[in-house]
Parts: sequence; structure tokens; C-alpha cells
Amino acid sequence: MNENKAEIFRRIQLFAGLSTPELEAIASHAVEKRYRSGDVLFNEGEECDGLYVIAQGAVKIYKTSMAGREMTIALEQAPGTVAELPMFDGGAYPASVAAINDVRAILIPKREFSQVCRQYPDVALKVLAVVGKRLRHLVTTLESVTFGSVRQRLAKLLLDTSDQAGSNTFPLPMTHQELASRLGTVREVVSRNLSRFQVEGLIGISERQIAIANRTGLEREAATEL
Amino acid sequence: MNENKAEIFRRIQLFAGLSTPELEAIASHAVEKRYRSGDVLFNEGEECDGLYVIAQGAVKIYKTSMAGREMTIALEQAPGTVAELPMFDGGAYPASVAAINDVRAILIPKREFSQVCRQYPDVALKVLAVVGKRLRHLVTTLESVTFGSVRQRLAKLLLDTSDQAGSNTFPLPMTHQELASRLGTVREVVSRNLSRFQVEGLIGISERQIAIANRTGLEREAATEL
DNA sequence: TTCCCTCTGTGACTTCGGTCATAGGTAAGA
DNA sequence: TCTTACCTATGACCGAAGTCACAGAGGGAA
Repeated sequence: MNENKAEIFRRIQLFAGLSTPELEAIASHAVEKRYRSGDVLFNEGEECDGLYVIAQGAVKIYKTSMAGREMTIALEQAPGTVAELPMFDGGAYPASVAAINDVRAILIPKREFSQVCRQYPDVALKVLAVVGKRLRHLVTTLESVTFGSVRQRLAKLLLDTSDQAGSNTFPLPMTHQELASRLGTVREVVSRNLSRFQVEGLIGISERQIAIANRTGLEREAATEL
Repeated sequence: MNENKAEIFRRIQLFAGLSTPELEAIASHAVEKRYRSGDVLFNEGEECDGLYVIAQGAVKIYKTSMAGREMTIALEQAPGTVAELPMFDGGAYPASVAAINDVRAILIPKREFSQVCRQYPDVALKVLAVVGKRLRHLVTTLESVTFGSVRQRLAKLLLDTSDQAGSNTFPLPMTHQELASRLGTVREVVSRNLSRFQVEGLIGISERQIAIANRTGLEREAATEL
């Protein structure tokens, strides 16, 4: 069972460079957990209990407003980790995390993990690299929210998704609601902007499939005046 | 001269726990730099050359839009550090940093610093703590920009400034322009909202002094529906 | 099939924020 | 003192985006 966990750890960038016995030592203190789509791993404000390694599935990191609106800060897929950082500044979780499909996660208790970091400086440096990426991403998001429009962000997201799919035609990978959450807006606005893109001939929509009809046009939309 | 730098390092949280010889070893590779108000320490997108220790003065971390708008992401005062993180994920600086008054800074080259982190794991952990705080702050900012209004952010900023000053009356510490930049908006909107607060009796303004007239009222404004 | 539930599309309306233009204030320097 | 820059205040205007309301579509499950 522990070899099992250790096996998973091997796939996590954070632990690259650790030997098998080391991984097994960590694994022996770790707890496996399972979640189903929608289950919450932890809520914003809760005391931080440790590092979550996502072994299978994907999660979203998000914040919720009083009014009930939700904004997705980031997605994280297996193999990956969440909550690397609140472990170190001693505070609570700054955001909530929930499963977006069936998830298998491994919780490494705070104490263990900071032990590991102290013992293997390389792990700490890896954590820094991961956190660095996160911070970079957050800065970009903040920038596009302050300077940009929903239209721009939507255009960019469509292009990114298309690139990721490796094709101009791809299934819309989420509901408008989720899309809105990722863009920091509401359902209706997403719906409207998608329609607009369609009537402008930039994209085609049918059967939940998006087809990028005018790539350069869309790119122009995504770029203008960020 | 090096003892001088080492002396400064002693005041930096990052280096708490290092001995004097260790500090001096680091100092021997560090370069002192001076800037005057408005001078740019480095620009977004530039290759990361090292960690800046702010020995004296204060700097702002900011991003600029195509259209010329500027948004301040964070302020950092002596004794403090900037650019801790891009050192670790190998990328460029994600934002620009400029002096907001006369600044004395010490640049520790990338190579040296990652050396130190590897050698003294505690330093790496401290860096993580600092970066963690930054990330936390960013998440909060992003939240208030997505969910909140300029009015709310302004109210909050006034309250914070007042708390910091320890008095209900305090000089407005910056121009409306700078305020706007910190709130992610433009000068006129700040101006308008300040006026509004005044006519609503929440604050008083005279001679660049702000007086919080109705604290609970302002707090209500800051809080509503974040 | 029928019922329910979730997702989607759209119109009407409101408000906030951003832009532009303009005018008065203040402070430093020639 | 006058001049020059930079701040600040304010009105007019416009457009984006959020809210509300409702209607249709689709997809299970019984």
C-alpha cells in the first residue's frame, strides 16, 4: 500500500530527486483520501493540515463571494499538488479546493512535509518553483481582470483551449457557469459573448462543439489593449 | 563595507538565523545600488538577475497596460526584499519594480542566493513564508477586484491607512493617481468616490488630510457583499 | 412517454466605471 | 511676481457588465 503511494509520489515533480526509501518514508505518514465530483477537499479559512497530492482526477481552487458568486483561481490535475504554500507561513487556507471529477488524493501532514523540506533542500526549492508558477499565473490573471474585458478573456481562453486540444474544433469542456467562474463573471455574460463571437463569424458553435472559424480575428480580440 | 551590508542583512527576516560570517560571505558577492524616486529597479519581462534587498526607502511592484494604465500590485518597504521568487522557476520578472522614494538596495546575484538556499534550508523555508504572504495578498486583491467595487476597495484602503497611522485623522499619503493605481482604476473615479464619501458624511477632507468621520459607516461600505 | 432538473439563450433595465474635456488650485522656480 | 507643471474637481457621455425574468432544449430516471 505504501509502495503504492511512493509510486505515485515518483510522478510528482516536487519529489523528483528523492530515492525510493525516502519516498516510502514520507508515504508511511501520508493518508489516502477519495473524493467525488463536487466534494470539497478543504474550505478557505480552515486551518491548514498538510499538503495534498492529487494522484488521480482534477480539482479547482476557488473563492466564493458573499453573494454566492464563485471565482476559479486555478485548476490542478493529477499528477500535481495543492496547498503547498500555506504550510509555510502558518496561516489558514486562502482559498477552497473541490474535486471536479473523481479524485484520489494523498494528504501529507504539515509536520512531515516541512521535515522533508528541511532535510532535502532540493524539495524546498522545487516547492518554490511550483509556488513561483502559481504566483506568476495569479499576477497574469489579476492583470487581465483589471485591464481587460470579459470578451478578451473569453477569446483568450478559447484560443488556449483550442491549442491544448490541438485542433480548431473542440468540445466545450465545461458549462457556461464554470466558464464564467474562470473568467470572473457570470453565466449570462459568457453566453452573450459567445453568441456575439458567433454572429461575428469568429467561431462556430454546434452541439457543444466550438470551431474556431477566424483564428487571427479571435487573436486580435484577445490581444487588444491588454 | 561588507560588514555594512551584513549589518543590513541582519534586519531582513529572510536571513534570520544566519551567523555573522555567513552573512558576510553573502555580502561579499552582493552589489549595492541606489535609486531615486521614480527610478526603475527592473522591468517586467527582463531576465531575472537576483534578489533585491531593500535597505532603505520603499518600492512599488506594478504592471503596466498597453494603454498606459498602471496597477500597483504591492508596496515593499525597507527592510524587505523583492523578486524572491522568479529566481526559482527560472522565468523572467513577472512585474516591474520602481522606487517611490530614495532607495538603497543590495542585489544578491541569483547564483549566490540559490546557493545559500541549498546550504541553509531554513532560508529556503523563510523565502517560502515570504512568498506565501505575497500569494495570500494577491489572492485577496484578485477577490476584491472581481467581486467588489472601487467604492469598497477605497473604503477599505482608507480604513487600513487610518489603522496604520493609529489615528482617525491622517494625511493622504499619496496622490489620487497612485491611489487609483493601487485600486486598479483611474484617477477620476477615485476623486469622485472620495467626494461621495465626503458628502455622505463618512469622511472629511481638508488640506490633504483625511478625517474618518463615521467609522462604522465606512466599515459597512468596505464590507458589503465582498 | 412524461416529469424533472440542469443548462442555455435573450431581452429589458440599471449601474458602475472609464473617457474626454475643462477649469480651478497649489507649489516650486525663474 | 509670474509662470509652469502637476494635481484635483466635476460634468457629460458611453459602453460593458451585472441583475432579473422567462422561455426553450436536452438528458436522465421512473
